[in-house]
Amino acid sequence: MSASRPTILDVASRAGVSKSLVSLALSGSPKVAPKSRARIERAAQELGYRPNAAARSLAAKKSRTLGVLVLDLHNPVFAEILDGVQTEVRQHGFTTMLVSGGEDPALERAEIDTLQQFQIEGLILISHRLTETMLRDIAGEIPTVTVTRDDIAIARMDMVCNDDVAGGHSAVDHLVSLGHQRIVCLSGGDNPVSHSRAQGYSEAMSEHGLSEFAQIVAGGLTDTAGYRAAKEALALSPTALFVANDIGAMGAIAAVEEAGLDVPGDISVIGYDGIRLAGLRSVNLTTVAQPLAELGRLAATRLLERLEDPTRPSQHDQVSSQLIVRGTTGVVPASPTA
Amino acid sequence: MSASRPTILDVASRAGVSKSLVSLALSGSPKVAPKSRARIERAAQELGYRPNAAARSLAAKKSRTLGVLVLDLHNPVFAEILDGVQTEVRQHGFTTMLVSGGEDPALERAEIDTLQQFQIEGLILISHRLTETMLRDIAGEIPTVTVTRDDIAIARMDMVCNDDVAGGHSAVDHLVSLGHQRIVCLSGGDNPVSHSRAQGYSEAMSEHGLSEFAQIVAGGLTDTAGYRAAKEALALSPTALFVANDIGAMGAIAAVEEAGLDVPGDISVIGYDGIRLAGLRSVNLTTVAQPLAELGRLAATRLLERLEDPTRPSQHDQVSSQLIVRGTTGVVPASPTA
DNA sequence: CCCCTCCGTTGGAACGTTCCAATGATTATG
DNA sequence: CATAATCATTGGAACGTTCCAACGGAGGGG
Repeated sequence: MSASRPTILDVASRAGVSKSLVSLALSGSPKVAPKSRARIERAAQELGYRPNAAARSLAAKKSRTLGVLVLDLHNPVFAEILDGVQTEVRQHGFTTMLVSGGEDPALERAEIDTLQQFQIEGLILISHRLTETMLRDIAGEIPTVTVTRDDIAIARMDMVCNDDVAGGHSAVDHLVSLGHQRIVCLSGGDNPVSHSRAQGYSEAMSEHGLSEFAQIVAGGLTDTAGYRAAKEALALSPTALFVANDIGAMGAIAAVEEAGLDVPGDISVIGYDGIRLAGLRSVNLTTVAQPLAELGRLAATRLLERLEDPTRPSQHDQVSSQLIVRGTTGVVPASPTA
Repeated sequence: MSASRPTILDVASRAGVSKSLVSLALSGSPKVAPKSRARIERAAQELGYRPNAAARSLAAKKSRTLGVLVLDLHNPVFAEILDGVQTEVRQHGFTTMLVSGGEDPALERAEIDTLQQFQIEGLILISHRLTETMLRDIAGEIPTVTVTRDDIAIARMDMVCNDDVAGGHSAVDHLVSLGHQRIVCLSGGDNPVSHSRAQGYSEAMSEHGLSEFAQIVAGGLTDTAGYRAAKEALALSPTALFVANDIGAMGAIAAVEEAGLDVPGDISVIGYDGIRLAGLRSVNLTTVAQPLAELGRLAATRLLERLEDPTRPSQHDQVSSQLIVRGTTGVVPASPTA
């Protein structure tokens, strides 16, 4: 039959001061006498007082909470970006509320709605699916920064991205340097990131005079999508596959091996993202690595800056990825497969 | 210069009714006249009204929000359990707040503190690291259910677990049926789940008369931990490794292959969890699969039930895992490695 | 010794909602 | 036709906090 949670008034009466002073002391105001502060802190401690975030955010009109939307918790790439976000956000005394969307824009919109009900002060969208209209609505209501999406520019909304076009280039460059020509791109589907990566691929292919071999197979960002796309791509008898993300690449490798072909003996596979998992020796995937934690950290920084000055002009940060050569790419086989 | 978010009063005046009636209508009370309800809904719609969760939870003294703590977002096993939690929770009109802990109990405690400030009504702890004292404190304050941890029984706290001892058994049974004797267990470190799995291993080994070969190498639940433990285990010249979780098993395979040995030609590896990733053909891991989504769904159900009746006796659900034979286990090689 | 300043402290209003007791309007009952 | 019962609606209190204007007391300057 424990009484309900102690409030600031309980602390006040126990410390023999007013609720206002407790509020002041607990928020670290400098104008509280050291003696009172000590008494208040002790009282709070003894009672196991924990502030009520709801009341606080109601009264202060600010929640000190940021919302984060990620595409898909199953893909470790988001966990790694989140690490960066969390670290930065915590240092500034903010909390984070995490939701995950999925393929459906409407569902993502609903998730953000929930976030907004909690009076989040800002929003980080990591690889979202929202339509432009939705995005405009949201960015109009609340400071927003998008991560890995730079196709929609909106005033007062910041973007932090990896240079995916350049990343696509470097994947192709690497494969070409190994003698590959029949390089097929398994795209990540109809989203900005995948478009940029595919665009980098196309550009690089024509720069290398390989336009005639340039082929893009529509896929997705999941393991099974990579698997299916690879199955389809095999009909084109490629010597190398550039897959839009690491998890998809793992699926693609499965498809290749299942067809009785060796990676990289018969077909080289290169992924994109640079998730830790790809570095595991049993996976050992060659990949275009984004600085994932840095991406997250930067997004958080920009958002916090915008909270300070909501009207400042949009910032567009671009980080660059780095090729990591591991075991799934090798020199082109003597004669083409098939 | 947009005015601040519309409140229930704005909706009320636009619909020409009192705030109370708006509140009633929006919460779906049956005693609102259909005509008023329509007017109110239209007004809310037009204004883009979104309830303020802070105010709501303050007034109603309930937040309709559950807290979820997971060990490590990098491990996809948690994403899969979360799927189950989310589905169930949503159906009951609750929202979920997610935080991730880590190796440090104190940090986990702090995360839960944050959760509590948001007035969560219940707590789901998935594979936590809290000490018994902390856990008791928490469970005393708030309805709690633990997932994959059943070593600490606390009144009014529910537990949902997989039968990990049985799971350990079935892993060993499978390996023994393939002729293995020198089976080494790479434990997941000092936590209840790993203990149970190791216990199942030990029991099964002695049941099969293989006690003399039973060896447990201390590891952890991450890929690198599995990698390191496997390196160490190789000195024991095993023919098979039972690894405490799938991600760890992937690390272990890497170590084995790096040592120039073949999986399963020289050494068989079996994991535990049944994450989707393990099913990928390029991974193709034999594993003891837990019904992950079901675990999450059950946890949510039990928690919601307890919210209805906080004093009901503790429930302890146990689901059972299922062996999935894939490509990383095979018959024991003719002569032992070494 | 008085007044001013400054510091530490205080009570009250406000935040946006829910809930309750009370109201007025309408319909049913005797 | 009066009264009871039902129905839809309402105003006000409450939730736990922050913020502001105002307060009293201590100390310093004139």
